[in-house]
Amino acid sequence: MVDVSLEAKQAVKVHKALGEPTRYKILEMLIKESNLCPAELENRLNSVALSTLSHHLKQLTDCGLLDSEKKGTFIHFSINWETVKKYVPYLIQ
Amino acid sequence: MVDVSLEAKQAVKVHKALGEPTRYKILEMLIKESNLCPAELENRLNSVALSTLSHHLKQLTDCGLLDSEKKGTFIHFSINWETVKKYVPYLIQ
DNA sequence: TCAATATTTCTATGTATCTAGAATTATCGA
DNA sequence: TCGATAATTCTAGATACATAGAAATATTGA
Repeated sequence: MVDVSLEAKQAVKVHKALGEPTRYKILEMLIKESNLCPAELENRLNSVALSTLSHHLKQLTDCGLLDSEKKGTFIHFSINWETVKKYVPYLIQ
Repeated sequence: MVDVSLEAKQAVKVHKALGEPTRYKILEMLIKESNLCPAELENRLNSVALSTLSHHLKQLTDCGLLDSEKKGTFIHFSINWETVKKYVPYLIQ
């Protein structure tokens, strides 16, 4: 396995996260409308189980593209604009 | 499977290509130095077989990140700056 | 305390992907 | 034409990943 710098590791992680249609769509949706919760995303994304969605949200959060905040039993997901601005600027212009 | 727009399909393809350490490194190398051939890349990337490299170069080319040009038995790979500028601008600034 | 709701984690399974050796194709120079 | 070199394609195996159902966790309100 080829070794890359620490900074490149983050970049590869971001690209891997977005190299999957469902996760890419989630990012698009949250750019348009902030603070959606998993159940609401499940509602809008047809035919994706909640457990699958949770797995995708974890990856998007782990690579720094999303933030989340607990509101009671709900969790609101939102865009980390700094990361998006750096790695996916074409989506917000 | 979630469906995305035609433009998003290209973006997902680019991200998937770069979501792998070896391919990411190849792009970095070609940004620094243009017109490298597979054998030369194999030389610089330790422990990657030529057949594997060829497979990676195909993906990077298919998504539009790389161009290639035959020079006799050699093939020179180079950056498609338009695609890189759009999808990976942080690498060239 | 307990039921209900929201979400995550666990587990298993099918599919995709990375990998490299072997075979194939293509081009050049002798 | 033939051997040598460069690169790709074929093939197979091992690993990673997406997926969803079931179980577990957490919070709220009654």
